[in-house]
Amino acid sequence: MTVVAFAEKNKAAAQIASILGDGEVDKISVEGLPAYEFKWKGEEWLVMGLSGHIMNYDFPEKYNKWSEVDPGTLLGVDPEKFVTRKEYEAAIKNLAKRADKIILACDYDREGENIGFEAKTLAEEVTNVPVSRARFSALSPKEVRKAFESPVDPDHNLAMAAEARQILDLKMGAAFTRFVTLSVREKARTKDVLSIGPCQTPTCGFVYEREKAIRAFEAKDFWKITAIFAAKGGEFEGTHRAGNIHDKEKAAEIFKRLKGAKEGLVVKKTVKEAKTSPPNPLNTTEFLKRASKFLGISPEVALETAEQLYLAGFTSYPRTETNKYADDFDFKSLVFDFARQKEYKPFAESILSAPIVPKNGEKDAHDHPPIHPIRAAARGEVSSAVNIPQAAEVYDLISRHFLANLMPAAVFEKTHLHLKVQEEPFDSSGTVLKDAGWLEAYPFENKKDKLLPFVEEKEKVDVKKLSNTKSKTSPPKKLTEAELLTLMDKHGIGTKATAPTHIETNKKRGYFETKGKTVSILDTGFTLMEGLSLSVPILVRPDIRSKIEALIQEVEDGKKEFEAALDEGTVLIKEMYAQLEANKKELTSNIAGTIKDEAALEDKKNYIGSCKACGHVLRIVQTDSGRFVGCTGYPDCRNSFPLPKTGALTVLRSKECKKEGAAVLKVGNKYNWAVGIGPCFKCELEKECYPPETVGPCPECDGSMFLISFKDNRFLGCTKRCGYTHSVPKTGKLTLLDKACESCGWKLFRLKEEKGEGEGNESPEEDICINRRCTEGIKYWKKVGPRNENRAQQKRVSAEPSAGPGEKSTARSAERQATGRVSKAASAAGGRKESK
DNA sequence: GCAAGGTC
Repeated sequence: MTVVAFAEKNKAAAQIASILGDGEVDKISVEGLPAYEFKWKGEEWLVMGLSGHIMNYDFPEKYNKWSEVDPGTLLGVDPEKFVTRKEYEAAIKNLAKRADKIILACDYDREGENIGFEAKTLAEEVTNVPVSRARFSALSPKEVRKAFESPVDPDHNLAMAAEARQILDLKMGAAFTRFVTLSVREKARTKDVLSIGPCQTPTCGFVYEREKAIRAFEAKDFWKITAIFAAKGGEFEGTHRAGNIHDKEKAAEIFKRLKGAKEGLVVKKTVKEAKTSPPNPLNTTEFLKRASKFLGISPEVALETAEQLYLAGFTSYPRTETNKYADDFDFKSLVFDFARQKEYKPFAESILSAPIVPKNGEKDAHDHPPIHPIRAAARGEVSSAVNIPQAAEVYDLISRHFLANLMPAAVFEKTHLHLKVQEEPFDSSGTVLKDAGWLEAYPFENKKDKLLPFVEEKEKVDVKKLSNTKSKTSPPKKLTEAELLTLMDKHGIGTKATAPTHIETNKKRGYFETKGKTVSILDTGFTLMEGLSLSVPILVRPDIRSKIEALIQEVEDGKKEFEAALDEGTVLIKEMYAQLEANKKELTSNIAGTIKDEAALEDKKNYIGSCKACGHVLRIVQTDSGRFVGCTGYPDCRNSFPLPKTGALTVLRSKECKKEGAAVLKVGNKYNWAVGIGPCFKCELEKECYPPETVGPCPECDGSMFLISFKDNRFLGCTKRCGYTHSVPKTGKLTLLDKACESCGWKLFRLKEEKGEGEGNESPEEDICINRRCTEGIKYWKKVGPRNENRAQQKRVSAEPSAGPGEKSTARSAERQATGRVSKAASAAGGRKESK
């Protein structure tokens, strides 16, 4: 007698074999795939693992050309099922031919049943031996032996429910995705696919709804009156009982009544005990949330880690909705096991010292038990068995959560003080942990004490400080990945196993992104969701999934025929498709606009900013007839601005036009041009947009010195135009540094000499003070000598090394000559730093 | 090139 069993995956097959074969297992190869041979109860056993689904649906070949098939026709076509993993088909048939009995031993859920049926279908092509089903929800020896000792009939309805889902999901996803993608491509050039699906779309919908709430939020002012009191035992804070006061006058009135208060009275003191129960047992969503919140592990990694811990026999099956332990769950022997493990010993012993009462949730989906440890293990043992860095941490979380479920509630002592200050009521409260209970085993929850000094009833306390603080109500916060998972779970979006994948799909499509633990919508996602919620609102909401799920559930429960469910589902999808078609224009124009905007934003060289008229993107447009600034909203938006005809254009991102708030372009090396206004030197606000970089205070008046450069001459001038000027090194590149001279406070210059002949390895760069009225500056000028100075000033300088009356009078004319041009051309003259 | 669901 030979029994052949198919498990969902190789690791599960190996585990089953090692349990049933009691260690005496031969690993063999069937068509190149691993299988396990052993003897159990006098029979020959062969167990092979599949690789999840080995079959899939797709449309017949001729429907695969997007451009030739109207997407709507897909809804009337029956997809075909075909084998995706040929090697498994060969192995299944090979084993089936040797079998006297076949047992399906995939995971015990809807998809597992379906995967088993894939094997069953292929096996039945070569044999007609009986096929039965082994059901186990943990790869523990007890569960597995029980399941194989009493196999049941395969559940046809359960498998067909999954089949219906596959077909409906494909029809809808393919038709909608092609329709939206092709429609948008009529208006904007893009290679990207805009996908739609019954799970990914509502997932994005949650992020969209939150974003809408954030955008619609209007902050309101509120006031809060607080006091700092001082008692014998120390200081503490109290809040006026009115709490957040939204009326400014009212807050001011109360605050007025408190004016001059020096003393408060403790009218009443109450001390209460409060209990916090342990959290519910872990189902998948709760586990993923806690892994993210406590361990900072992403949903995908957390699920994969739990999967590996399950396969290695450390923890139970990780995909479950149930958060209630079974009535006959054997807590005692498991806790005994933990009592032998050093890290968990104290908690386990305290649990064993009294009758065990588990904390239970209310969900029993009859799928798998809550995620719990199968056996106690040390961290080192876990990390060497499971090759994922976070494995030990995740095991520890699961184990501690399990132990916490069996421990008593935590007890807090809450103290509340009711105070009066000039008849105005204040409250103050504190919390102290009296009995840690389950928190002892659960260090992830950080319940900090809020201490109050010891204060007695009727005690008088000093008022140290009173404040009336204005605050603003804060907008809703962005969703966290954990919250998103909660929403998905609550609305039945995806399975426990795929929820993380749907989040990833949306990221891949550019619909939203995650920064740290928070999720933010992107423009494409926002406009797509907006378009969909106007045309097919049901798609953006979780309703779409629940409608299909309800149909499938009826198939699973045997209340509806498979074909009937398919027909009904297809009608539903056709209705939505009609709505999509009817709203094609509204749906696609905004998305197309966003795609064009994104392309324009990417084009850093030409991107200018956003259009005040329509909100789309302004960018430089080059045509055969010239160039201008135009809007990506064209032709709906005709906003445009002229540009100078010649000269290379550079967008100055660090400069903002103070007049119109528009972008500023640099034209060649000559001048600047504010978009929408024209050349900056014609604008009276030029000085404000381009404040001169000052070197230091003017020694003659209360102005500041700044660098004025011309093509063949440069010097420092005074912002107040008092006439004082100062020479600078004649040659070399001068850069004003943010570093001040320690002696006089003027900013230092970095002087980079152009490479002179035969200067060898001498450093060409130095930081210098050039102030002639400063000891440092004097040193510099002495060193370089008069020859290095500007020609125009050389005469004066040689006669008068430090500044004097002579310099002043001559300088005035130079400055007068300069200022006329400086205001118009200084920026062009290279005297100021421009950032690119 | 489309979905969601398994798993590697």
